[in-house]
Amino acid sequence: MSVLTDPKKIALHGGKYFLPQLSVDCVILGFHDGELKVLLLKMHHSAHWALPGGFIYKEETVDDAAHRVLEERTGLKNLFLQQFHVFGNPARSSSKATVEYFKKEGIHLDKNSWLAQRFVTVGYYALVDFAKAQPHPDLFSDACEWVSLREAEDLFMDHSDILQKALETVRLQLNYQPIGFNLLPRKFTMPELQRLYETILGKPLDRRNFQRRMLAYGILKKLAEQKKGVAHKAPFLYSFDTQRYRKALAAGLDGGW
Amino acid sequence: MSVLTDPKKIALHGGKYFLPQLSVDCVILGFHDGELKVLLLKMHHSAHWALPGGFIYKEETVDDAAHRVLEERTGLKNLFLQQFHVFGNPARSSSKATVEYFKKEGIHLDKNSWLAQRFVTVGYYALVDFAKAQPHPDLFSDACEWVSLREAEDLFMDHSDILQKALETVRLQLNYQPIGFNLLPRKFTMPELQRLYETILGKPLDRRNFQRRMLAYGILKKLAEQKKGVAHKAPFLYSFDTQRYRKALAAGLDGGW
DNA sequence: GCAAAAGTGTTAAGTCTACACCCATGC
DNA sequence: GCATGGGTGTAGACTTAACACTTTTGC
Repeated sequence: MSVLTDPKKIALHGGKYFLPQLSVDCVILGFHDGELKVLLLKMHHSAHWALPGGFIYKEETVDDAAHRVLEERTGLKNLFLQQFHVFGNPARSSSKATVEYFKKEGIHLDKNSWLAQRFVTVGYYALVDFAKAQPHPDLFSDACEWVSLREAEDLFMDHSDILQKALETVRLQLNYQPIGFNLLPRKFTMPELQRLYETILGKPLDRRNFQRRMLAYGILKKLAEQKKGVAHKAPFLYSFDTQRYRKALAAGLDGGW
Repeated sequence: MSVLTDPKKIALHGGKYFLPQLSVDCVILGFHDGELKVLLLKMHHSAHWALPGGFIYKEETVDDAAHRVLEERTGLKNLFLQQFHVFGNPARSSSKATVEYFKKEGIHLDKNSWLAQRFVTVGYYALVDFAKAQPHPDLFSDACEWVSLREAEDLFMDHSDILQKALETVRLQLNYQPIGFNLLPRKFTMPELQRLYETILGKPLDRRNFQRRMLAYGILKKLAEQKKGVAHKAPFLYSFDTQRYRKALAAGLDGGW
């Protein structure tokens, strides 16, 4: 598949390559400095941050399009990436705003242009290892950066709603599926994992009960190593067993009854 | 909004009215005779059953389109209807098959027709009161009927996948949200509710524990009445408190941590 | 009166919560 | 040696699961 790399070509001729009026937007979450961060783009000529998004090639799977966006923005592939909601209100995009935006880019868009139409977007969320991601802006943005959730307000278009819905979904998911591990490096300590959970859930958890619960999932491997160069008692390192993890993800489906 | 009622007009000129390459499909579930049933359409000129679906008007919300489909097929509105997945594989629809289908309808579709394109579909599921629904076929089907899940095999296109995914979602949802009530009439007995849960989950439940659990949700009202004209001991009737029910749906979001 | 279905309560097992003590490290 | 953070264990509260007896009704 030939990837379009010229903004002008995309704006004027994207209609030839992409599915019309459908896009994907990705809420890419990372964890750093005890905070949840979301990867956002600083759009050209705009004070707003936006979620990384993209269009779907005519012969491409919608999921593949989301994976492509994720890879283009972070360099990461084959990650935990999940669709969570479709945003299908015609008022979410504005033809006028789009035309104006491209005018500032020096591109004249006709109001009948493929880009000036209403877009329905499929929201995806990804949980990624902050340290491994290498943020790259796209063709319509000046910067691609991790923004802490507290500061991620007043986003472009309805992206704040999309972000909120993603967070809601992640918190819910956390209740019955051990998805949190995706946010940590390969080796991590139990306290690190706990910080992460506390951050996502927004409340403190009991150290000992937390540990028991995590180990009960049966997907952690305690390594012989301990964290080095750290003040106080050195915590053990854990990694997680991808094999078992996949099973747990699938089995997560039946809890409760 | 003017609704299109002529199949030929839809086929040939639908492109003027609908969002391109995007559709909704509804998995409408009902409960009758101790069985889960799904509302399906018997397509013209086809041995396959299909899920009720439809297109989205250019100025219509995707959710509204799904509600419209639900209402058109069942006469019911304002029901529990939820999007659960986007099916976005380009191979899910076949241009050739579409052209052939319409040929049998006596309509010549160009392979460039809006209908002969790849479609991405948003899957919705609804849980409805079997007795209240009045099935109406659409313009492209001979019949609209409740089909028991056991018999709902080998559906049109990828509709079997969509149905499977819906069932998976419902079973999962049942774990943390009391959604089952939507399938029963306004007044129902505890044993009826239990049959329903057993059917959805595919396994027997303990009568006494089940009752406790349901009452613990705090959304049932025990009525003074008892079921009449029934063999053996008459069970009490219950109805559910829509007010509290909505709260419980919202609160369901935080279970676990 | 008997079979079938429904109402209700109790006990034991298991899980979760809260909490305390000991250990290792850096200063 | 003391402050800080991490490792581990346990008793009590609570929840869930298993189970039995009684009541009502139609035949």
